[in-house]
Amino acid sequence: MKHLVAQLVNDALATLPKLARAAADLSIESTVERTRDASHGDFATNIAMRLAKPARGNPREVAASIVAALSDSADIDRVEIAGPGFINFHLSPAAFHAELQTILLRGEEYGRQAKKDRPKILLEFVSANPTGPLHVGHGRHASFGATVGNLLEAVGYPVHREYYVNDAGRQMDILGVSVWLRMLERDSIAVAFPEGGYRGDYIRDIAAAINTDGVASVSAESVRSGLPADAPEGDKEDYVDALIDRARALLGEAGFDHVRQQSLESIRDDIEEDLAEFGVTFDTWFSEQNLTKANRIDDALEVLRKRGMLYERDGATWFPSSDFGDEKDRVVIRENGNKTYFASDIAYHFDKLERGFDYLIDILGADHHGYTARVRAGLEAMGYNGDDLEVELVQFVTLYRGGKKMQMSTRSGEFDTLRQLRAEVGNDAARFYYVSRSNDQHLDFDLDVAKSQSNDNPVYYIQYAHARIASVFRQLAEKSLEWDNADGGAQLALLVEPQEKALMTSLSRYPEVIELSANNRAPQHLVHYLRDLANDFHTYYNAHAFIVDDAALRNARLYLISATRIVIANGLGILGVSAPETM
RNA sequence: GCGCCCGUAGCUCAGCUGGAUAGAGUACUCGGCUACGAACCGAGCGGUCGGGAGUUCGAAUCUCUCCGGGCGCGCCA
Repeated sequence: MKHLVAQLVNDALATLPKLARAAADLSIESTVERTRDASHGDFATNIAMRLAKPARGNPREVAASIVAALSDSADIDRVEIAGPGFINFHLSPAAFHAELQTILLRGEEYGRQAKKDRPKILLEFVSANPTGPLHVGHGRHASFGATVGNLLEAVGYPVHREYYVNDAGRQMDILGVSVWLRMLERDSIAVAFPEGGYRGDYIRDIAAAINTDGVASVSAESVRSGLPADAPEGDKEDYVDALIDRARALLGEAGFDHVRQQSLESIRDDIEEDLAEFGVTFDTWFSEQNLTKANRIDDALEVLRKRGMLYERDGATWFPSSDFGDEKDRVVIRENGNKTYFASDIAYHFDKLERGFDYLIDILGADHHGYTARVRAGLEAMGYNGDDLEVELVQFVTLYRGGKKMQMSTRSGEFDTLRQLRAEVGNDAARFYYVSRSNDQHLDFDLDVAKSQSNDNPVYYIQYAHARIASVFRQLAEKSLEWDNADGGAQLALLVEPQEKALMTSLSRYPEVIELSANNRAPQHLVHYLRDLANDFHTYYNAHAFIVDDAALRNARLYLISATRIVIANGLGILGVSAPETM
């Protein structure tokens, strides 16, 4: 509907060479916006004020010349110049009726744009370390990422969702050793559990379920002898490392790997199931281990080396990221020969582009903000465009229970899981609440409030509107009446009440809201829109009966609320929230 | 010290590329079911948009500066 107005303005400008020149590098569509106040019409453009200076005119005169050049349209009732030079457009009822018909015609597809071939987007999100169950912070990443993916698809982009499984490195050894110690504990071999180990109860569950074939039995003495002290007397990292060495020595590399991989798979499966139950799925689970096995890190480093982008210093290999805007250079291969996490990161992003994706979006925790510049530097040094990587940071979630802030540390085992949260507040409320705030805003999640006031949650308000509409149609059937859809579509001129006009206006905004939310990676716009739309519907519901004796009016009103049902269902679908028929 | 994010009503937050009298929810005060679902609707109360300066027709929005809060600055992952 918006570009209907933009098109008219564009056509008018085409007949005014002087203004057209001044507007050459201006997107007309971007000057057209919905009015906040109905007395200003339906749409307004500030183009006259923006052209006044380059065209050396005064805004109101520029506006007058544009208005004079506008061609007549059945969609426009009235155009006026207001304030400092706004051009206000009052659309005709017919324009809104046509939009309603489009909604009914397109149904689930309403608000979705035609599929584009490019750019192919790789959307990476959650990517929590597979060392424990997801906690409430990950829930925000999951909801935000899934919704952004849905939005991007709705505006036509091909989207590939990926979870990067950080299943390599020392943290996997710590996981393996934590499980091993719990296994020994079951065999009554008590070893002081490391401060630096994973302490959660889930480790015991994994230990209890593990397949012990090929895992050597060991004596208590052989495990305990000669271990250094753990913190606080000793160093907790030294103690964990000693335990890892001991596990390797006693179980053999294959035996330890057996424990480690089973632990990893158990946790990874749990995460996948948890997310699937939350309505969040991925196209690929990309394993860091495979990155190493396929020599992708070496491949990436080789590209850098060939381009002269590596140098040696202090026995380590460095990447001059400061040449690309990073604050300092970064090590990629340590003095001990091990590759750094940064090396695998640039290799991973290199691999994404090599797989044929045009545009990469990473959704990361706020603590990763320093990381963007380095990875971009890596991509540029390899000859790619750093701007093809977009990083969206999600601020932290602070969980409150009983008015107290909860600590969320995986290693300490004191955390609240996404599973617990979902069980307490429900998937719909959780999905909705997580994206109702801007991602760069800290989120306070008070579990007690979410539980006790769940009926006051806006998500129910919106779902209720949907269920109410479904209920109206059930009532219609009970009264042995039928909705004549075609007649309703032909009788839309009967919808003259202010609540009907307001509802039609809100409905027609939907495609614009989807586009805005997608372009800004801002699901909260959709959330607020749906809340407003539901309010328009509830107001209408309270003001007028739909099932009236006058068949023509009844058909028209049912047509309008059918359109409302479609838009609410489509919007909730993008948020990953159900649209119930009854509540 | 440097960098990123944030500061809007008592509380939790919207405010789209700068636009017209700054908006919701919640709390509080009133009013509305013999009506298709009251998990609802309507009205009221409530704001120096953290402070200051600048840019311009016009600033919550952009720039600078100060104050306050969060996070990050490893040959950790």
